[in-house]
Amino acid sequence: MDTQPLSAIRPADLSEPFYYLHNARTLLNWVMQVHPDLLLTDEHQQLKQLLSLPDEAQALLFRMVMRKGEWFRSDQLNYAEIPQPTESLNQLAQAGLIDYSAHCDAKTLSSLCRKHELLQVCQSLWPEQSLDSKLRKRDLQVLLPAYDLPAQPLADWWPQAPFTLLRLSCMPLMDRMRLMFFGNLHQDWSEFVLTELGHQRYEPVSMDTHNRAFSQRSEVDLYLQLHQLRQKLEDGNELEPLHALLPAACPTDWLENRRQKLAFALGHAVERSGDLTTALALYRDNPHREARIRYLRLMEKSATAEATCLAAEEALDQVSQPEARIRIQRIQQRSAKKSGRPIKPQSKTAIPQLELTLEPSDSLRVETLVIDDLQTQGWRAWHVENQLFTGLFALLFWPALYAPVKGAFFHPFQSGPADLYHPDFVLKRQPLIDAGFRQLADGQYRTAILQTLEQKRGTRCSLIHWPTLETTLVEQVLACIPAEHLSAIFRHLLLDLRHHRRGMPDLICLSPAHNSYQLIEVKGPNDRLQDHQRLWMEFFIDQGITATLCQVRFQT
DNA sequence: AAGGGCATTG
DNA sequence: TTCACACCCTCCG
DNA sequence: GAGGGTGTGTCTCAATGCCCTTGC
Ligand SMILES: [Mn+2]
Ligand SMILES: [Mn+2]
Repeated sequence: MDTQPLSAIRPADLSEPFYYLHNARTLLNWVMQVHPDLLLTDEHQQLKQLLSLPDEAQALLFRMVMRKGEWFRSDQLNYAEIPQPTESLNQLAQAGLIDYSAHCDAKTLSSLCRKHELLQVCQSLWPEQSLDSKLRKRDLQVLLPAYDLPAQPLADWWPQAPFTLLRLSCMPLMDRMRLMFFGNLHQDWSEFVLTELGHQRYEPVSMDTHNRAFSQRSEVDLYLQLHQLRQKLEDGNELEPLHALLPAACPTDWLENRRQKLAFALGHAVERSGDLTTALALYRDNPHREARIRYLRLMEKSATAEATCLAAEEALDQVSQPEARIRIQRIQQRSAKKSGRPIKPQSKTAIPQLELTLEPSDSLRVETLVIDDLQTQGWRAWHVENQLFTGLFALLFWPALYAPVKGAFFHPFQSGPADLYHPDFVLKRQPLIDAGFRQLADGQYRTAILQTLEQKRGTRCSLIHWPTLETTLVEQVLACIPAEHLSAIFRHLLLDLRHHRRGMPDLICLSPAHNSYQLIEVKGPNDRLQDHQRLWMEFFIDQGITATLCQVRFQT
């Protein structure tokens, strides 16, 4: 068994035939060392047993774990480094890690068999029926489950089958280990090899054993439960039983957030199915932004205007996000008007508009057409949307983003700190954040940004889309945009990274010759400014930054 | 026979 | 296997 | 104008090979 020090989670050398096994064991060992108290005795036992099997058997197991699904055919397990797969399988079965005699349902079987095999299965099940071999496999895959036969061993489906089937019974444990390692279920075992191959790069951050994604087993359980629930929701299961499966409040903020998000999604589905009462129940007391708004919208439709108006007022007392406030205020406006006591609408900041009439194009996006048009007027325009300012922000504050803050990093494949969107993100890195703004003040920010750009290009970062950040773009931007503007923009970003990283204008237009720039949001004939886009435009105008809304009409 | 879709691989 | 954005529809005053 | 739903592109690695479909 590998007993590497904790600091050495390193992908295995690819010249090693068992490289993937080494990677898998690195993951398992890390979890066993960092989370021993979150594993049941039974699970410890299972892992110990697995790790005491011969390498070939372990390797075969992980070959399957890393492949799709949990069902496998014995004839599709041929690997050069595993010369006796049958023997390995027997050892795995002995250890209870795989199930040889599991009952297989029609759907599973039909996806495991090839078309000509599927025909044979049907023939052997219903010898009297003659099936046209011109049927498409898709049709057979519908046909077989339609008979509603119970799950049964392969031998009962197809006695003459030229292979056997097996199911990984350790999959729940493997998923749990993966979850405890990554802190999520969307990253998988391939992270290791992709990193070793150089297809992806992560910023190294020093970690100690205190850094772990979960502190209690119940948290892991809750994550898994929420994940399964979301899965069922997406699969279109009956909504009623799902509602009953929603766990009560979660012990940690991030899990509670996930729970509320799911409650909202569930509520939304229920609402669309027509059950407004359940929807209201799921939205009520849900601090999730969309939930609050849906709640008020439902009130607006079903309750009195007075009650809605009051509820909206109440919500406004609790909500500070500008975007949410705007939408709540609209509801308040409408209800107030409806109840006969209209509120004077807030005066909106006027946004400079530019009307352009262009030739329509079926291959080019409207933004590109505007860029071309601006070029004839001496502007060099780039379609950057959110990526420019969030990118510059990340480049300047790179040391803060990847500071080894407690709890922010717990495995080597993170594209950003776990608390990136938490309200106290800044507080936990105050000195480094201050340092970034100091560089903006003393002029060092340009070299800092350009250096990080070259040094880190390609390194995964939650705030950076590298292809957008061409060096010439960044150089010109740094030449044209004054530091005070960048400073104001970055401070605004930091107010609410999650929400403020959205809604920035489509184009930045640079005129290096005149050291000037402007921002342009392009709107085609069928598009309008969204709330968060308007908020950014207002912000820029407040700051004295030129921002224009460009309305495009098409020549007929 | 050709090409799309996909799973697998390092 | 998301997320941000654009596009398209309906309804309303 | 506003709310709502849906579609689209995406930096979710690139190369390979199997299976299936379609067309000749
Ligand atoms: Mn845009
Ligand atoms: Mn636009």
